Amino acid sequence: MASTAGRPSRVAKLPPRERILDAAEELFQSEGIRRVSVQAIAEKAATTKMAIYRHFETKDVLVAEWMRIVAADYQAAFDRVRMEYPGRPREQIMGLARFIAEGLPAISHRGCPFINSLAELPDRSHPARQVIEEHKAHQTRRLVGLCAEAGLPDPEQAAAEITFVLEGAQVSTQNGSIDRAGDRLMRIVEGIVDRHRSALDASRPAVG
Amino acid sequence: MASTAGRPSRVAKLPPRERILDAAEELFQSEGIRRVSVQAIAEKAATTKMAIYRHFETKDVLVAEWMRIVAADYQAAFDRVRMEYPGRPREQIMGLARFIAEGLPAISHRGCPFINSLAELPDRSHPARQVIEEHKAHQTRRLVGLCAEAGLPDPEQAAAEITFVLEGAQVSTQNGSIDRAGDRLMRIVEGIVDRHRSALDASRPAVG
DNA sequence: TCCATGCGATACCGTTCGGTATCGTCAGAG
DNA sequence: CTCTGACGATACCGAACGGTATCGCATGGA
Repeated sequence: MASTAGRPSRVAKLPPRERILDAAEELFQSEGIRRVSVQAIAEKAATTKMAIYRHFETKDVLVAEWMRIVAADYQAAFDRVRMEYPGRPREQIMGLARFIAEGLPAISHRGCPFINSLAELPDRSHPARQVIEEHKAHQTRRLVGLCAEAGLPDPEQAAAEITFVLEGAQVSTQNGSIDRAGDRLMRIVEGIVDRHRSALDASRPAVG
Repeated sequence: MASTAGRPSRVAKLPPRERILDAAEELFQSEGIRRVSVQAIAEKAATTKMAIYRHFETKDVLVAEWMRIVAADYQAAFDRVRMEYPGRPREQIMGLARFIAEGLPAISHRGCPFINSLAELPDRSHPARQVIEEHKAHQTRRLVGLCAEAGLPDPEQAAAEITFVLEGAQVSTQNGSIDRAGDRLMRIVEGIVDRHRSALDASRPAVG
């Protein structure tokens, strides 16, 4: 397979750094962090170990960079959902749940990258862990705000309930204990929002 | 402790196999599976690598055996809860939730061993994975039965909701995104049971 | 044209790990 | 007492890994 080297007119090649991150993303997600060697990432990125270490000081730094990208993607999805239903926090919450529910089949073999990475990196000082915890805290803050916007009487409790259910749906999908987890998840979140709706003030302007 | 008298110079020593399993349990839980070497287990068990390989063919077999023990402990706790409230499935469900909630502080640093091991063993053919999936399936079956006993109109859905919430509480505790997760968990499960129960007592929505 | 620079390839280093081989010892069964 | 089998200790092996050093080449700017 190495015989195609030297051809400059290959498929429009991304710069090595992008290829490395793409390859790392794919391998880390499917195989796990510690099971993927730098050598394997280099091969999948059609480059070499040396090139990787030219762009990332250590493997841990590369892992943290990958986590940052995953977190950014997630935040972008959150933003997209918010913009899709402006001023309608209830629909925003349901959109977020739908985003997770639709992603369940894709992670059925391997689970959520955040949950998995947390398990694979018990060292709290690992750079990737700070990214994860920061992201999770940020996400919780946003969800609490969303529940408050929706007029739920106890936004923290509602956000906790939604968070538990979203996370639980992912791990239960991973271990295969619950079938049709996506449908069930949607029904559950719907129930959570509906249950608090009686206290909802219909005349509530959107927060700018 | 009196059976092995004669040389009380040391702490009453269990047979090597027990010591190995105890040490493995402690290390796997606190450090993770792949980060713990067989050598480290041997040292903590006050024995040697060779002794470990005399009792377990490979490290993977030892991991699976540990998983089996954890699953058995969990099942025992389930049984204890059931016997504590005979004929009262609602209290049994709450007892199960309390068992999880009370265990949250203990796993705040490292998470649930099942979830973590699932992340650390992406290979579906790993012997420990079969133990996990079997255990989770068994647990789900029991929970569905419990919900059915409690007369909930949709036991599968109720069990899924409870499972999601229990699992989610554990991962959220691990990543520190939700505070007072134990209290919140109890309130949520209480709400789930009450809600399904009122749907049983009367066909109209009861929560106001 | 020349040179700096990024890149691919390869060889290498030190460490760790799973797993094995060997040997001396000690306790208990006959 | 002797035999047997489990145990502890140690040394070792081969593989894999993270990370480094070095060299040759292609490219692009001056």
